[in-house]
Amino acid sequence: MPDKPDPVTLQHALLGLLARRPLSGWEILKRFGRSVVFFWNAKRSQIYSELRRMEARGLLTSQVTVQQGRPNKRHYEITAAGEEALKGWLDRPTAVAPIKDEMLLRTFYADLLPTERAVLYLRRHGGEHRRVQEEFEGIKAQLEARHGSLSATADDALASGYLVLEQGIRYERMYAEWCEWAAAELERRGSRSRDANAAEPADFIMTS
Amino acid sequence: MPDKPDPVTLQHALLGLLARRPLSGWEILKRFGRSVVFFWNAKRSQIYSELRRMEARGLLTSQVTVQQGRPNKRHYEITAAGEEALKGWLDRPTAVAPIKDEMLLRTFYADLLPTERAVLYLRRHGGEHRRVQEEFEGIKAQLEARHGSLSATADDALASGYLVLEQGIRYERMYAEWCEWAAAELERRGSRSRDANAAEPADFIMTS
DNA sequence: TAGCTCATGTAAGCGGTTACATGATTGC
DNA sequence: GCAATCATGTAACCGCTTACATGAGCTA
Repeated sequence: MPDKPDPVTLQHALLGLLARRPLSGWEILKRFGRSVVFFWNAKRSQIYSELRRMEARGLLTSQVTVQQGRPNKRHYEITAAGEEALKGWLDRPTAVAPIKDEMLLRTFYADLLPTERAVLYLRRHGGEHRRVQEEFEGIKAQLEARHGSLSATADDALASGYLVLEQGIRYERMYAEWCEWAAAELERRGSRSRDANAAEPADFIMTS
Repeated sequence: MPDKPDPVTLQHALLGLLARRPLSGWEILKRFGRSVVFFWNAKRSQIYSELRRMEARGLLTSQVTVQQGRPNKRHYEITAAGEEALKGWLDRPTAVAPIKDEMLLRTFYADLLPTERAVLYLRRHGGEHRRVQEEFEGIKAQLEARHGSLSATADDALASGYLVLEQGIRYERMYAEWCEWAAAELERRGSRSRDANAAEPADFIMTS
């Protein structure tokens, strides 16, 4: 039994939130949607059902508050088993994640599209990344104003958040810059005619 | 009928390969594994079954070559419908993809781990990205030696490949640098005691 | 003799998305 | 009057992963 590491799922994201304090499903949803979702995407329906599954596995316990005029509220708390699962997961190295990026796939086949179109889509996409970058920078500025900068704060959870936020900013900047660069490169090459008597095009194969 | 855009799947990656020339399943597998897989990850079993599904949908046709001493080979060719599907997909803007990154999730909860451990894992992860970056740079150098640089080549398919490869290099560099930066930041903060009488930690919430 | 290349498949299961379902309260 | 907030679920579907299955020929 070479104990297989549990696959990463939403589970650990939720355990992490509940490790800080007990929360209701609804509160989890709100916090998730304002922080975790930026680097670990998940939908409402999945979060609710994952919480139930985790309770069934003994990672969480829940109790219901009866309310009138609105649905009952379910409060979740992490168990000892849940904390152990979380720490066990945290305290292991992370493999580099395989990439799945639609924009790169499209760009790889950009030669099948008229140059102007490919350039248009690259610029548009770059613009979106630029906007996200600026949004993240705005959030960073707000957080710094309210809670102090990374080097100033004594709050370790806040500091972790800053680290991740910084990655977001760098990622979006890198992506926006690449889009602009690639669009310019394509433009510079121009709409060269698909030369019928050109040499057999080399297959783009990265490793021999 | 607000014609829903087909979800992006492996399909388009395969159509793109077959748009350049007819290939057998095995050849697709090889080429895929040496180019596309770096930005659109997929497994062998999925590729084989996706090819059959696409044939059933009329995007491809196939014919079998009988071989002795080894299994028969199946040759695929893109159909007119397949080419239309590919061009239709290519000629639409791409939405920014939601992110799902285990390393960021772990870093977000890094405060639940002793500082030295978090630093260790960040450095290790950064090293892996650095290695991938260097691998990509090596591939770029080889390609340039064999086929000419991006600005020198007349081969548009090769040029598209260079664009994507460049993104890979920038991505890996950005990631490696961020890991090193984050590790240094955590180290600089030091292993401060989890201060029991510290103020209630601020929830890290990015948007108000 | 061990491992790589060639060459294809099937089946179970799971993580995740989309859509369906309900409905009072509060604020503009 | 309209939208957002509060507050939970279920069900169908599907893309993808993992594991199972086979087997000859070639090279170190």
